[in-house]
Amino acid sequence: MSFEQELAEQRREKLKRIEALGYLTYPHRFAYTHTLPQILQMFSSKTAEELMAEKPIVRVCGRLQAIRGHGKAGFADLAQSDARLQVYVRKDAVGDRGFELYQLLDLGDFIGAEGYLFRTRTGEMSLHVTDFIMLSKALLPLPEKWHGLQDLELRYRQRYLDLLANQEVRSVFLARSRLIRALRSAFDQRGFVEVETPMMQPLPGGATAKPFRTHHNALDIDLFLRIAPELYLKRLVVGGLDRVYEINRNFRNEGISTQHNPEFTMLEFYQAYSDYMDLMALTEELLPELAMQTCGTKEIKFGDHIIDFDNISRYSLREAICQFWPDDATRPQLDELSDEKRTADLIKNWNSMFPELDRVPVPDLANPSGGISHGAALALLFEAVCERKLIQPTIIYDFPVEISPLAKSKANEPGWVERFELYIAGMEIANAYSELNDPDEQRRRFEMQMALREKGDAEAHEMDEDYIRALSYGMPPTAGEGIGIDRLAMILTGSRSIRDVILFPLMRPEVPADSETD
RNA sequence: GGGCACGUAGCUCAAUUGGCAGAGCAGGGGACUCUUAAUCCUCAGGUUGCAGGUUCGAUUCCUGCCGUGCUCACCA
Repeated sequence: MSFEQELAEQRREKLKRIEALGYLTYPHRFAYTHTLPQILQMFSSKTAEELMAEKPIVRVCGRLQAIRGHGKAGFADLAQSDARLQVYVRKDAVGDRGFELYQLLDLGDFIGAEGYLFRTRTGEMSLHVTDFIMLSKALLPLPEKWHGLQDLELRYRQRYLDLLANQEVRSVFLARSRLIRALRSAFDQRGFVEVETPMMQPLPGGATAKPFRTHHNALDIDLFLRIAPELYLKRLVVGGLDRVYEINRNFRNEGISTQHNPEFTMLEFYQAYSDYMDLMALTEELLPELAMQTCGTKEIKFGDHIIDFDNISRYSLREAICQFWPDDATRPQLDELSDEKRTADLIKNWNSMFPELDRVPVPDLANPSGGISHGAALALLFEAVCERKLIQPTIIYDFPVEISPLAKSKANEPGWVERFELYIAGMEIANAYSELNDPDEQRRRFEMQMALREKGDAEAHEMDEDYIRALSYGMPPTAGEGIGIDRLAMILTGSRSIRDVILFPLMRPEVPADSETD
């Protein structure tokens, strides 16, 4: 028997002794008069004399986080919802049977206690217990009380222990909850309707990504976990829901990193009769609002940076390449980026300047239909040159059409679309565009994607006939945006890894301890 | 998937050049009726992630595997 099992056996033995004393071991409820946060709020300001005079009688409950015995008396710390109250148990106050129960308590047990509030000699408000019961026993020992739970693997696999032991982890997830509440309230106030669209889709669309595949037995069809809700939300705009939003999970069958979890939470919203400029304005309005409601400030500390959510700059993608180009001698002029030859030279230039980085692919001018397109190459060059430098909130607008199959072209520049992305802390946080609502143009864009797919791009967008049919009934001019909630939560909580803002990040399954290895 | 680290008691961490695997917390027993990382005495707790190899001897060196982290690639 392992030591851990031994400890559990000892505690089961205690449960039997508790039962023998006539207590229930797993009672069904406890009628408390106050939560611990309420106790602290209501009585913390009272002096020892005031408490002595009033002797307020309360019933409270929580988990034991410290026990300090003193012979025929003892102290214990009761914890509930980030609040802590010391309880004082004396044999002469709880009786022989009650004190025997006290001596059978372990760290981690839940108890319910009745008594009166007083201040100890050191001034700490405490509960002088007159009666108490066991509510539930911890058979396994909790993490160390002083250092908490450090082991990252255990913290992710057994998040409940992480939440118990590490107060700052609780506060991260409370902040995430405030963020989502602030988002809902922001969109509700602006007249948006919250909807839910399929997570299981026969055709994965709305993004370029590799999907998870699953199977429905009764229909005997393969389905895909959605990579984005986009095409369904726009069908709803066709259906007359002018302002819709959805906060839900997307699934992408790709790598895992500090910025990527296979399932992640996305807000997508669509606003009819608007274009991407309207959404830039809305985004700039939204960000400080979210920061205030989540953190109480618009200036957020992230690593070595203070990120100012009130101050959002804008560059076009081409401007950004010129602006952030690292070398004055070779810095491109804006109009040069429209020239394919000049772009190809620039990329070669970049690759030779930073040989330690991965090469940005160079478009093949002699064979324009093979290899990477001018637009896709420019987008990659932008990422290489600019992305990690975009620490302060920055909107990057106007993207190449080749990588934007669902966005509306710019009126005077058909090779470019009305699309923007929001970057904070070097991460892409949001992606938005004026939605392409011309069904014939949408078909041509899908056909362009099919051509890419035939050239081996597994992530190129699939042809979606039903979506084209929906557009054919008419969709108003509409702008839509997706915001990565996990990454926004990272920034607002100062978390360096996405796993620190996802309660149960995906891990390899544990190998059972008793399994034979072969 | 590539590269680099890490894995020792339930938890947090030690262990000299390769020489008997230790401490604190938690746990058992005992003392203690105002402590708060309570204190004091005492006891128990380990196939050092797994499997091999080198060696008189491996927590330590080597190989493979498993797991985790960071990073690169892919991506939001």
